[in-house]
Amino acid sequence: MKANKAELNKIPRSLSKQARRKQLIEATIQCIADKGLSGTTMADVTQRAGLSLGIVNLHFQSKEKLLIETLNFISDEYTSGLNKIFNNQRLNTEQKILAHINFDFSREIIDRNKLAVWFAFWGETKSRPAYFSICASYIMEIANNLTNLFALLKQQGDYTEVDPELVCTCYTALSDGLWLDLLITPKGLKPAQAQSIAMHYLATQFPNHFKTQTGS
Amino acid sequence: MKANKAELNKIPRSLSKQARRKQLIEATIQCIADKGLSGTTMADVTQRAGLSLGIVNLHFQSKEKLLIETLNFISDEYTSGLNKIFNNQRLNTEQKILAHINFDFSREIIDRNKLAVWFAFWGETKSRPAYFSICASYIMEIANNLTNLFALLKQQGDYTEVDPELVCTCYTALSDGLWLDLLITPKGLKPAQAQSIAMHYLATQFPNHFKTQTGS
DNA sequence: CAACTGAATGAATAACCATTCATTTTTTGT
DNA sequence: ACAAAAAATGAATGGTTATTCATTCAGTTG
Repeated sequence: MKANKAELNKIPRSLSKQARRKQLIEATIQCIADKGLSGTTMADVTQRAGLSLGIVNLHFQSKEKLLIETLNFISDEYTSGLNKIFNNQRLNTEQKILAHINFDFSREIIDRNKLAVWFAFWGETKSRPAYFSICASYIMEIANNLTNLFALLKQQGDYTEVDPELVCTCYTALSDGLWLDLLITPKGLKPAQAQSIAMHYLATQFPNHFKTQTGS
Repeated sequence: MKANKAELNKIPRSLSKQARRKQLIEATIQCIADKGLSGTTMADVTQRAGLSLGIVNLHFQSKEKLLIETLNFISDEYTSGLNKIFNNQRLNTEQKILAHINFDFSREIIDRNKLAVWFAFWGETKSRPAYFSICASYIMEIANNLTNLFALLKQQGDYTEVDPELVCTCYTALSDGLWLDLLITPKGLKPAQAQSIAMHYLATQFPNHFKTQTGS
């Protein structure tokens, strides 16, 4: 017990370090949502976190690294949620696709603060290779998994006309576009409506498995 | 002839002012595409335009106003292109919808520099009311026109199951999402592919009018 | 051509902001 | 309880950048 106390004691320290980093990343998300990527300063972030000005450089070395970790944070959150679904042995193909859509429009994902962060980074992707490579890798991973699911459903449901890759690209684009609607909402689109629009598309491809809800 | 010379001479001066403004806006588009919204400085913009540092404040008063005029410029270009189609008496409903899609994925619109500008502003929309109100107004205008076209085609083609408003929202979101793909392209999506994906969706709604291309 | 007008210039200014680091506070180990 | 280590602080620094404005330049008029 005493022998490895030094080791054990390192755990709370490193946990606390992780917690501090997360706290700062969450403050960054709030700031980006409130003031935009170009408008968030170190002073904003640290004030919002209730900490002192120097703390970001202590934990992240630089503002740029904080921003990169913020992008990593939201994309990890998203991909790990989806991977849990893909790897869930208890769900069949149809259920996995349904769970995927539910997740895409779940409260934790389409929180407007986080949507603002997604679009803030996407808007800078062309000019920042570091942002691009993070985006490229999660996009590829998700597309592969989702295409596989559509291919399986095609096989299982005898949908000879369906092109799984096309459906994957189309669904993904649709989902991204609906996220934009949810962020900007001049028409006041609601999450549940967005989700039913995504379902409406899948129903056109797999009519025996998915049904568009009746009524508006 | 001599009487209105003073008036006539004012035209080239004011034209030249317009031209200078356009020149600066175009330089701004390039800069945003190259360095991002947060990375573009007055020095960048004026250098790119081949003019002197003070020129932006002379013509636009401030950087913020230059950015707003840049957003106005690309959204005017987009909406005026679409309005030409909507108001073209020689096209029937089906042809107008086709022309709309062609326009959405035409060279002048899906130029990657301009896509970068769209997404740069969308990313800041939540925190900047000035950007938001510009986006909201063109979104509403286009949605109204497009919904009307879909409603007409529903009527003319006896598509009893089609919900024009839903199809409009879905098509618009899909188109925005495909723009994102074209901007980020880890998979190297090509404009023609993006367009045929948009067609593929419309074919599900109006199968007698639009056909998905065969082959990959 | 000389006087006038307005556009354009860019050095100087002033504001802003990321980063540093000497100092203080808190935690840990004995 | 005490020393040593780690974490946190925030005033000071230095680099960057929007904006200003006295001056230059180009075009027009009488």
